[in-house]
Amino acid sequence: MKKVNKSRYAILGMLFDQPLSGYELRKRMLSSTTYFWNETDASVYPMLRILEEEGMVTAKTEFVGKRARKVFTITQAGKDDVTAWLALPAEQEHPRSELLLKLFFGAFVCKEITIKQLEQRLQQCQETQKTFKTIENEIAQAPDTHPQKLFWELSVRRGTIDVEATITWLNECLERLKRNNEKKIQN
Amino acid sequence: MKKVNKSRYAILGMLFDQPLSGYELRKRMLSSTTYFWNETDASVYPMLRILEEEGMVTAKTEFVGKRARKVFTITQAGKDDVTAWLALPAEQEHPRSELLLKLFFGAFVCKEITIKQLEQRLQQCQETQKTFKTIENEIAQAPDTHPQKLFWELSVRRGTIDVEATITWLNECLERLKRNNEKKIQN
DNA sequence: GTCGACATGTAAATAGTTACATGATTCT
DNA sequence: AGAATCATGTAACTATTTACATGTCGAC
Repeated sequence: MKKVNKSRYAILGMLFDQPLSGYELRKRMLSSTTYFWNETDASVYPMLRILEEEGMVTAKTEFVGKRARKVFTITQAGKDDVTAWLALPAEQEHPRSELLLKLFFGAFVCKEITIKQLEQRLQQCQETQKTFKTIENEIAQAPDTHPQKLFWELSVRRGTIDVEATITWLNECLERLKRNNEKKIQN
Repeated sequence: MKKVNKSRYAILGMLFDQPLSGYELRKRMLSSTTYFWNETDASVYPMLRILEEEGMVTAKTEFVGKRARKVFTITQAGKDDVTAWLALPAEQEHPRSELLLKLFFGAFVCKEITIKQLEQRLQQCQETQKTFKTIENEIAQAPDTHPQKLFWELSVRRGTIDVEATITWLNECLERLKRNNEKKIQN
């Protein structure tokens, strides 16, 4: 079974309720969906061109002085395309986790190494937690009538819950590792 | 900055304490690390060959009747290679989540569609939860002296905690969506 | 005048997946 | 006899990332 290219839907979704340039689109993703979806320059610009050729978006070049920006507007065909995809059941993903793999092989190195890995991640998580709080506050400022507000809230909520669970787990790991006195496997 | 190929370390790690054939190696991954790490045939066999050429593993063909299996044993260089990698700080990952993206765009479709997505995921999570319980029981049977036992426990624990947090979040989402009566954005 | 943000793209490489291809052995 | 599992691999494709390349505009 062929995999569908999901970048197209991420882009069409961002354009659904407002026309954007490639640059703006990336900036928005960076400030809203980064934690669960991201595109790079090298994926956004070529995909916008493809979508234009397919008639999913229309392009219009605007000028601010000499600086040109190509603003993309979604078409009805484009809207139909995303909404059809939104109804398709989301694939269950098992993304690779480098940290888990390293922990899984923890018996092959001295435990200080693994402890350090976990402590570093703990710190990162605490940072992320702050970020999510900031984002939550920003969303709270949007008027309750904004049709997307609820969905933004639920999306960040996922991040908050996830990071909390991760912190719980990390602390449990650290406690058990520090308690444990086993030697590492000979190498 | 060039990204390192992590498949090699996953494979070297699996070979660390016992020689395995490519087939066995994949089977082990499938039954132990699937939820956070997986390799396919098309990545395992070529990588084993590369590792052999690099002197990280040695190969020996064994026969069971006419059926040949190539068993790979890790070398000292191979062990040094993995252990060095294990000490490198694990990259923070923001894996793409199709479900999150679909939820984020939830305002563009009628809410029944999003509710269905979440309910499907809830069911999958409940299945996964059972699987983790089974795995936990299996690990519990290993002798406490087994040097890897603690790390196996901590790894599944991550899965358990994660799936519980996800279920909490999904229920919260479903409750709020069902309560909410907003109309979707015109399309 | 130079730094950072605005703005758009291409080229090359790498990683990862799917489909293909083959054949042996064991179990029912 | 046929299915499932054992066993190893390649070819083709698709996706994704990194690095490159270029130029504008506003603020300090």
